[in-house]
Amino acid sequence: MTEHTVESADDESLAETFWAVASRLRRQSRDSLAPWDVTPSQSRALGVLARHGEVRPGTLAEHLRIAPRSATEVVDDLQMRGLVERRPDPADRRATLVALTEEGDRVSTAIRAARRAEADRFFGHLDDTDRTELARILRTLRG
Amino acid sequence: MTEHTVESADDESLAETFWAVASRLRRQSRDSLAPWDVTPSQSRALGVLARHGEVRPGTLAEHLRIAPRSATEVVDDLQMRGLVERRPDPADRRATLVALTEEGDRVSTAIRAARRAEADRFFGHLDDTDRTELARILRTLRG
DNA sequence: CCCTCATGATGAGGTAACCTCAGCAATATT
DNA sequence: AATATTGCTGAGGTTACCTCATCATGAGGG
Repeated sequence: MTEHTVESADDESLAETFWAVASRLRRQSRDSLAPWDVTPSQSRALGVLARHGEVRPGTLAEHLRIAPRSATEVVDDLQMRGLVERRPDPADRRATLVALTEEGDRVSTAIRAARRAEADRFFGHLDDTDRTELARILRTLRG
Repeated sequence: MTEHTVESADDESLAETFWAVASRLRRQSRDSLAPWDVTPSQSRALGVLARHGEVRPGTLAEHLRIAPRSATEVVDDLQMRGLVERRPDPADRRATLVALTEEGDRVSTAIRAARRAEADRFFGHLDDTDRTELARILRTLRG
């Protein structure tokens, strides 16, 4: 009946634990991006461009699941850092194509490697069985 | 040697899946708070106040793991909504104590229930074994 | 061919949730 | 008493989003 939960029992369930893990992972992610002075959202965009080649801002937005207007912004930032360039879409004069520059390609490759290393470090605390289990369970939840 | 990964393999590993789940959970969380017109960060603060009773802004900040200045802000918002009140700390005239109002208490209780229901709905897709496994694995990762 | 409607990108302006740095008051230390 | 520390808040900044309005272009109908 003790109503007040004690400090260490801030654990209000799965959700709480989940968020605790998320914040640890986010922090580590951020740190591992630091060397390139690239924000997480920029790094996500770089990832899409590396995977899909040149795309229109709108398509980029879809992949990132953000509003088209927001993609414009990310592209602006990446362009200012010289990591992507815009060029007209020959197939539609309204549209623009966004592509990695050489520098952007180098950086995105480096980041990809760093992210992988970081994930290995993070999930490396688990043995193989647990990692597989976790992956399976998360996929069920992903919907 | 095929360098380009295909669409469905956007799955870059555990980390990606984890974030996909996180964003789903976050969205659902947000929706479940909508009826009270309270933001997630406000709801977290209400939670701390419900669990710990009146606390100073600084203490609140510690519990929320944010900068003290940011706690001031959350308290401002909650106060404007009439959910908390500030009163002088009798033990230290520099300090302020933040406490739930009656309304704040009602709302925080209601939110707690809604959050629980929402979590049940979310993690309810798993059977008992998986839920236990997930909890255990997440605790190892929490650090 | 022109007219309307849809689409692609962007300007303007807004929000949430943080942050740091400065400054003021009150307490604690020496 | 002088100094350092602590507690809070003003001012101003950042990230990562959002919506709404605007403008050019493209596509389909009559």
